[in-house]
Amino acid sequence: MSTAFVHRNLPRLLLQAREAVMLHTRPSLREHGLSDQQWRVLRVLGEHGMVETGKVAREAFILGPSLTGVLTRMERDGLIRRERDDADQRRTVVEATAKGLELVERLSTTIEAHYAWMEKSLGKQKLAELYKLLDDVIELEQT
Amino acid sequence: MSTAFVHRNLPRLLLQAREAVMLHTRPSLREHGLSDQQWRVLRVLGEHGMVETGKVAREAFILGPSLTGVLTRMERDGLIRRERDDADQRRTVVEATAKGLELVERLSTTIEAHYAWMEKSLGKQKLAELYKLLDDVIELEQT
DNA sequence: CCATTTCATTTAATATATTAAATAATCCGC
DNA sequence: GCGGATTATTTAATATATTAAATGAAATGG
Repeated sequence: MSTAFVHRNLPRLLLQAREAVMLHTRPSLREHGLSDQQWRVLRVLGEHGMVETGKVAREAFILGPSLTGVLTRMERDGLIRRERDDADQRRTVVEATAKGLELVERLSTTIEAHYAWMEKSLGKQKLAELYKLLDDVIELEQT
Repeated sequence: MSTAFVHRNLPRLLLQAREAVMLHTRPSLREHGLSDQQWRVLRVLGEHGMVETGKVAREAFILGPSLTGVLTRMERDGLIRRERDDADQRRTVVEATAKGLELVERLSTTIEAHYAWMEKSLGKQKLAELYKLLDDVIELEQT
């Protein structure tokens, strides 16, 4: 007789793991007055320069209607600039301001340090396995 | 020369995996008019019967102030009952109504089926490894 | 006992999430 | 070119998240 497999509320476990990881980086974000979402947006802009909001939404994992507000507040706080795309007037494109880019620079260092710490304490091996398994789950469910 | 280890934005990956998993179960919740949070609360009540809200908050991974509103709406919708704890008037205790418990029953079946499907398509082995790695990450970060 | 501290929850203010509907610009076939 | 279909984003309404502060009830030390 094989022992029953005890499943573990996977969504909750994933949420909990995410919170655990952010436990270390979040204070740094808050110190600079950034929400989680604002940081995700800034990171995308740091990687891609000027981007259409659709792409920002996809890469930062934020739904359109939420992004509208996030960008409004980031513009208010001088972190980004927003304008209509001349080639396609339906689209809005955004880019980080100097102030925004500076934050990306500074915080990236902190984040990198945290990854280095995780690699060291958890082990590169395990971290790589985790990435792989998460990829598998994501791919599986989207079938 | 060892290849540089490419890290992968772990918080985002965890978020994405969570969304992927919920992609299948969420429609069932919505069919019955439940939000993710309401379902988490119901599940806790299904397991424990009458519980203090503090415990609900911890187990359902919802912050106190959010829970207040969630419970208010669940009470409005006839899913739960709420009252002060006689032994300690600071505490509030909640329990599911018959209607709430019925939903737990019905949806548990759906959720179970999804786990069975995941076990089968991903493999028990990998699923167990994933649980283990997530536990490791959670424990690690909370040091 | 009383004052102080601690604890459990709620209120308040702002930000974000979710879903549907509206708007507005492009595309596409005819 | 025109009209319907498609696409990108925003608005609207409600729900939830986040942080700080308030409330109100126990515990605790003197």
